[in-house]
Amino acid sequence: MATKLTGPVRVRFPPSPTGALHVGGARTAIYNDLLRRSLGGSMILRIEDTDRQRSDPEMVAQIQRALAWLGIEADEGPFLQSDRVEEHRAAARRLLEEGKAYHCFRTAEEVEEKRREAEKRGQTSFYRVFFEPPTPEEVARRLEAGESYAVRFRMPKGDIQFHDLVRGDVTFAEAVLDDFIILRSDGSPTYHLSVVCDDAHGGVTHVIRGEDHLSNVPKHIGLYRALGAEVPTFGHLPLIMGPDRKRLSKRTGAASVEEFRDQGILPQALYNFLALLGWSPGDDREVMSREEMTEAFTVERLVSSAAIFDYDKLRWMNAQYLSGEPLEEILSRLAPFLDEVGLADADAERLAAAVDLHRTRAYYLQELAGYIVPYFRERLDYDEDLCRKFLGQADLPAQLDLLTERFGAIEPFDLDGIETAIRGLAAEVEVKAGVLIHPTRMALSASKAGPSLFHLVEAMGQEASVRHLGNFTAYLRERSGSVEA
RNA sequence: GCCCCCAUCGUCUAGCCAGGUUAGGACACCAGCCUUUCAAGCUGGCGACACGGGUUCGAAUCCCGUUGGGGGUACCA
Repeated sequence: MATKLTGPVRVRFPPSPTGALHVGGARTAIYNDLLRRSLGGSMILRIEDTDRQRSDPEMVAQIQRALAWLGIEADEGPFLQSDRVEEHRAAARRLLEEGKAYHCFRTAEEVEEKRREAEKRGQTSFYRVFFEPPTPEEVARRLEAGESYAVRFRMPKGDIQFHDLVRGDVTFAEAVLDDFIILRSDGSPTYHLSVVCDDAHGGVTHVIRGEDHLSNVPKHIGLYRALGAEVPTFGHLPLIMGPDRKRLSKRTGAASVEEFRDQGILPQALYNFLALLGWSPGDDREVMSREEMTEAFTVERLVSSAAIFDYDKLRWMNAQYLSGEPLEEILSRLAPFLDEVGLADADAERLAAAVDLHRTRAYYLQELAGYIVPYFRERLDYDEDLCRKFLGQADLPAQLDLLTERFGAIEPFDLDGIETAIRGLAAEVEVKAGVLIHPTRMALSASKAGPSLFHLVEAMGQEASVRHLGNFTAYLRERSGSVEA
């Protein structure tokens, strides 16, 4: 089905640099990205740093890194909202001159008090019901006296109605609309003025953002009109909830992109998962490449109800990518995790073989790195509880001696040779193959679970296999001796 | 309080706009198959239209209400 929207579009992603990139923000960026890619057009990255106290310049780089990691590149920016405050002030001045805004000499405390009173009486508080705008004479007089003032926007008469891309028609009755501050008494522009100015200035055609902005739309539309700018098309995405059904936050679990990255989630998996949290292609596809998602993306398939973040499904999605992506891709994503466990310069060939063997068994890169460790460690530590069963088999050390010997003699050291050695020895000493297979797995990986043993031995290589097997046999002799004594 | 938004399995969702389906898929869970172990994979199972009124031959689908959830209500963004 063809979308009703036509490109090219101009979208934007405006994070505030007050913290790491949140997955909710990331999802908003993803839908903007998908919209831009599917319809053609461009995306602007704008850093919303109007709130100087809470803004941290460090965060800008961090947010950019997180976006780049996800594979989202803006066509323009990052622009800093604070770079254009002079333009924002000029806009406020213009509105003042045109009578579309007025000087407000009331203090915040005064207004607040009036509000509380009204609330106590069970009434809705409205600035413009309680206070009259000052007359020109009053303005002149108080300005003369050097009184400070804020600039308040005069909300135009009439209901505000608009068509939201994900919610359909939304109406705010005139009676519910109030005048609001656009320039603080310290001369700084408020968020509402700034976004509208910047979006208009940037020629933004589609504003896709979180539902927390839905009730700001009347203010923004009022401003666009007063400024003589074209009103963009809006789309408000439902928020992402945590398992507690409250807005997702770090309190209830990982909530920032970098946390997932550090846990070993692949960017492809997070992008795919987030895209599906509030959108579906309309058929049964779930694991989709960015190209497939771009191709299938339409705003009418955006879901309008809030979704709970499902960590389990993300984990599954990651496992899908872990086993499905090209090995080279996995290897390069795994590198930092190998670094962490001290395997920064492991032999590339053996590493690739080991990773390929374990990738279908891991949910996270971190976990995968853990599986690789035994391949490159000189000696392994064996857990006595896990080895209990083997410690009780008196014949085992002698059998493993024989196996170690045969492993050393296999030429070439390949799957066939390995299997023949194990099965052959088992037949000779008259035990089932499993009797040798399980302790050998323990010997090589210090774990009772893992890939098919023959493959494990092959990937481990002759030298390391013989070494681990020898060490393990010695361990068995030592422990069973001490247990008996 | 007031305003706006939302409501299908435990979770993500398809189906709704253009009423008629055994209400479909995925995650999770359970069972079986496969198997040298663990995963993966395959097969099957469990499991939902929030409630109440309408409209209609017929309602998950359309309308109204209730309940529940979310967001907003700033000289925060």
